[in-house]
Amino acid sequence: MKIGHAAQLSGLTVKTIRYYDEAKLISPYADPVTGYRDYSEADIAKLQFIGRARQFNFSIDECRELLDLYENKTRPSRDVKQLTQNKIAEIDKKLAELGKLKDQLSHLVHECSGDDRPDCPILEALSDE
Amino acid sequence: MKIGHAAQLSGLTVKTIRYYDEAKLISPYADPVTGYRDYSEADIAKLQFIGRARQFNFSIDECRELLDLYENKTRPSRDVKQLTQNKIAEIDKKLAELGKLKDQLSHLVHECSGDDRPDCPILEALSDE
DNA sequence: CATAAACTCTCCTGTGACAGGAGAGTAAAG
DNA sequence: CTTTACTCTCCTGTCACAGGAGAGTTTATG
Repeated sequence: MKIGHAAQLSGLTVKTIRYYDEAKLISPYADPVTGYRDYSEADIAKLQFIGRARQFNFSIDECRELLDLYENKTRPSRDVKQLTQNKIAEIDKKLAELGKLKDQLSHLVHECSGDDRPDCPILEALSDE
Repeated sequence: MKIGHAAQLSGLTVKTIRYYDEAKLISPYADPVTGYRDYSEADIAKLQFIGRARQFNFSIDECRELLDLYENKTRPSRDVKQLTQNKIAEIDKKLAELGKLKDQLSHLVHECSGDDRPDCPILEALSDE
């Protein structure tokens, strides 16, 4: 099937699918005359797989790894688990940083009158610290 | 003072400071002969100000706004507060998304044996859903 | 069956906030 | 005076695409 149909079925955009081709994640058969890409059912499944992995914050490189594991029926689940745990650790780090950031900003906002007067502890904090 | 010194005092890199010049955040006097940038004490203060604002996840455009407010002694603190509250709302959204993501991944990791066997609920989740 | 609409292709540019490096000129130290 | 350290601009790369130009292809309609 052609790329537009593949896009509908996978929930990705045509642009994104072409990008995945260029990135060598999923390179379908291309008609030698027209250059039109032709996606199989199996390709659609892989596109959906990648779409979900991307929603889970896996990078393109990590998707490539996952796809390898996905296609290799004998791989140990240990590898997939490791990849996922690394990702969770990354998320934890971001959560901690964002949380701290929010606390600091919230603290400042509470101290700022937010009216017509120019006195503002937020700018003071950015200046002094 | 020259850019290397400004970098040391502000805690930013030379590259970053040149970028801020190009982005018209802080454009110092430039020697017409050598082209060397010359930073004043006030410029250093502004660089530090921006450095902190960046740590607080303010974008370059928002830094520009904050810098305007910072230099305008008569601006109402309401404006600064609004800007900061918008940023907090953004952070909240990201926190929620990341938290949900983590929960889903953690759930999958717990169900994955992580051994030599190929059965893996993580890949199954990415395939089926 | 001719034309119009819809789809596809590649190639180029832009995004945000810089980092890295080339090549050339300038300043400070020995 | 030479070496070293700094500075400059300009170009490329990062990540994961989006947007658009211009050209070719397929499908639908009159």
